[in-house]
Amino acid sequence: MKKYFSIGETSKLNDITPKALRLYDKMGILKPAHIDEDSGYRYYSVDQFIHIDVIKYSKSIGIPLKEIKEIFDKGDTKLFMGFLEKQEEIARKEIKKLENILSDINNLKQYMEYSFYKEESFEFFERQIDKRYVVKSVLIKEDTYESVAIKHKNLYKVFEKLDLNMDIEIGYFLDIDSIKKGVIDRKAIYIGVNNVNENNKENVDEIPKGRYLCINYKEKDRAIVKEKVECYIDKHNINSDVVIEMELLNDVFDYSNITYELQILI
Amino acid sequence: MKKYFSIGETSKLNDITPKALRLYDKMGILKPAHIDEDSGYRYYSVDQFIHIDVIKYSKSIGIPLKEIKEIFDKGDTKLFMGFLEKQEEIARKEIKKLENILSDINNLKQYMEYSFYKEESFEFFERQIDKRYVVKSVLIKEDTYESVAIKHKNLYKVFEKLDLNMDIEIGYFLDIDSIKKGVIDRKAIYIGVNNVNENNKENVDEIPKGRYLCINYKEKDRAIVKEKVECYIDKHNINSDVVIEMELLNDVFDYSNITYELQILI
DNA sequence: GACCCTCCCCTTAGGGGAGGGTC
DNA sequence: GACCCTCCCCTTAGGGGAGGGTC
Repeated sequence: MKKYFSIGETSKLNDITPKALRLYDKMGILKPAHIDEDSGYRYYSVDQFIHIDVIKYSKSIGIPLKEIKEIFDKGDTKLFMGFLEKQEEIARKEIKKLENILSDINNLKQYMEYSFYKEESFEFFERQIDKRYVVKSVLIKEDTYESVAIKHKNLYKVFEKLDLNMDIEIGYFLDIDSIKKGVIDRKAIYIGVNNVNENNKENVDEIPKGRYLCINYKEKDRAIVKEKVECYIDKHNINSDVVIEMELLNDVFDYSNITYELQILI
Repeated sequence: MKKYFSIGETSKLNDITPKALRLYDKMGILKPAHIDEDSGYRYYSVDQFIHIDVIKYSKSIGIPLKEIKEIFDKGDTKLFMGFLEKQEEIARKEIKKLENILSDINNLKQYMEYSFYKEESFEFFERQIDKRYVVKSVLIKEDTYESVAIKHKNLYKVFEKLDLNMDIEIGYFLDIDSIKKGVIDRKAIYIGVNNVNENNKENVDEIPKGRYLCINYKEKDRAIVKEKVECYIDKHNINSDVVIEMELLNDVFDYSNITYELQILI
């Protein structure tokens, strides 16, 4: 039985490509036991197979090649265990991140499905809504489309600064008196907050839970809706401190096509 | 209030780098609303901010830019939901993979800790061991160091073919009669199996559970141990069908330094 | 003076060749 | 004829410049 294995034999026995073996050679992770001086052919010994195992195992748990090189430079099994623990920590964090992604996607899907469902409705309906926590930015009459966008974007920085988690909901606080006068006046823009606790509570506003009278519409129908709402609250003598205009997510590619949901606490 | 925002303003408002915005332009994901013909300066409009949000969100859940481009080419929010579901699936698989990594690392760490602990011991001790499932390859007298390594490596292919999961344990079946005669004869090499079920059971061997008489040693001490064991089993009149020589993982960088554990079922 | 532009090089872990020797 | 060698180009999502115009 021969002592050396060519790169092809080695690759087949160890289930690894010759390309990979050449790279490990070049990087100094695993030099062949013997190189033919004339042909440059690489030859590996059986003793090196366990090293290939260590490399493959290290890769499989996500250790980058540079660190694998360090591991081999040290060649100490106890130090290797330190790398294992480090990698454990990385994997654990990665799992947490992915679990957050999953829950984000689920929230978004639900929000979108509701948005699709409500896209074409044009009638009043009632809806029970839980207490919502939000961060808001006050709007003034002089605000333009652009300046509102800037205030909106600057709200994100508040989230960062206060270590708050955003939720998907974005909307506006309205003034019912202004609706009675036939305009829809936005008093403030808000973004929902996910993680309210004792420490950050003071910077966060609340939208109370309760039954809300709602109606959905798009920008182009705003005028009609305005009248409809004006008429309705007059007829039913509705007065409310809490009037919200919430953005739905029926179209994330065309902002002018998005649907709003007017919510009046009753 | 101006209508357009320079790349720097846009990047600050949307918390993204100019480099990234230029790349999205180049890739056709997000062309600036206006480009100055003379200077080549990029200018973005407020309406594009929601697109930046979509891009950032898509990235945060792991969608590659090429697919983000597809999403924008289609520009359909309902189709976008399909991408979300795909990404959900990917994240779920990734979590499973990482959980397997965590459990692999834990097993390896335990095995290594046991190996370090036993490295220097040189006395007989008893140990209760659970039933083990293994895949084995018979060895013959003519086998050399190299040919055993090949049989060992070929066992991995059996795992692949039979859809078995390896566990860390590797060892040899010995013959107690040969020990009595003063040699340590390896009858077969085995690798532990993790996932035995009704379908793959027939290709798998068992090492029975029970109390085992054990002793640890390194290759260089094999001769002394051989005598010690020979003596011991003679004196205590031990006879056993099951004699295992298990490899420990005290040194994965120097195969000649690894510790073995001899296990005799009593 | 701060901002923006277009190159150009760099990063991971190899894969897919091409062109030419070697077992 | 199958195997092996050394280039060389390519992939992700930009970051870090350099050198030179622009607000």
